Amino acid sequence: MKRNTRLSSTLHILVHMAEKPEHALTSEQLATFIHTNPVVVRRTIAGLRDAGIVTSSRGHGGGWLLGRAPENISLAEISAALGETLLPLSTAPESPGCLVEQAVIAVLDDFRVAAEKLLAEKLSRITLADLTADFRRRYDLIGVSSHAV
Amino acid sequence: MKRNTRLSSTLHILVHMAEKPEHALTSEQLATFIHTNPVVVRRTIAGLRDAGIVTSSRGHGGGWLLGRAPENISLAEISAALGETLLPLSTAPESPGCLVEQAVIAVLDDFRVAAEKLLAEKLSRITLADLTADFRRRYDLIGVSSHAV
DNA sequence: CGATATTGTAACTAATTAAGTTACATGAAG
DNA sequence: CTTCATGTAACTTAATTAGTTACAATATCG
Repeated sequence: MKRNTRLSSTLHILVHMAEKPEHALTSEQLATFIHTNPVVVRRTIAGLRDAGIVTSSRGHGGGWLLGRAPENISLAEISAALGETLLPLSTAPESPGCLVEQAVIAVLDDFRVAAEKLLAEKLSRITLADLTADFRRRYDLIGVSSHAV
Repeated sequence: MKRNTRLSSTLHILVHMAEKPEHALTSEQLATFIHTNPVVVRRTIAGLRDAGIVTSSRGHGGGWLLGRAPENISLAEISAALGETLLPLSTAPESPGCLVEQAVIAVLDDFRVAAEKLLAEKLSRITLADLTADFRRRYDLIGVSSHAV
């Protein structure tokens, strides 16, 4: 089954941005982090700009900046801004009038709605700041072990 | 975004099978319920046979039967037997050595594992019997309203 | 035994989607 | 006014899944 890499790629980009809060990063630079094309980056994070999670500016010296402090950016918002559900479970009718299908859809739809709420709650408790903290912990560890050798 | 219809289609098929516990239904018959091809049906529910949720027999009078009572078949088992995750969230490394990516993956992977467990728990509380009960409720309602008119 | 009905599965084709690419208009800075 | 950047449309490519065809294996019935 194909897995969705967009959330993971976007978080990767955002942590890099959080690590360089002073200057805008270009789509070109962001693209190299996730080994892709600048246009793909712009397209992917366009929704984040609309949600105020990042800002973009054109022209010389332009690029992308976080729209607010990493502490105030939750993974739930990021995921929502990407415009994709985490649970791509279809509950759309395909045999209108079939009571069996109606029963299946009713039960499955209840599950889907409740599950999406649960997932959003879990993600809302993780912020971009948690990710950068985790990164710095790893970074410092490498430094220490390098000194030790 | 493309949504996965396999769980919904499979449940549709299984409820029909639960409603006719006395005789085997052929792939051909099952295929008509979900407007597809018998081979697609066989391929889709092959995993359910391996999991003991259904049984199949060849030859004249052959076809598919539930492997046990609907009360003892949970949606968690069915979903697992389909061999697809409900949360197609990639946490696979794409930039080996990048500490930012490692931090992102660590956090996201924890989330994924915990979320999958939560979803499985929710699904394990719903059985095929719940679905057939819901179907019969709808069926009886239609009957009543028909008589009323 | 031979005819018929059914699953199991491999191999191929078609349809759909997401990713990647090209091209260029728009706008900002020096 | 040149350069650098985003915004976005349009197109191409790649990957995945669904659908189809074909046929071997197997079971039943007469």
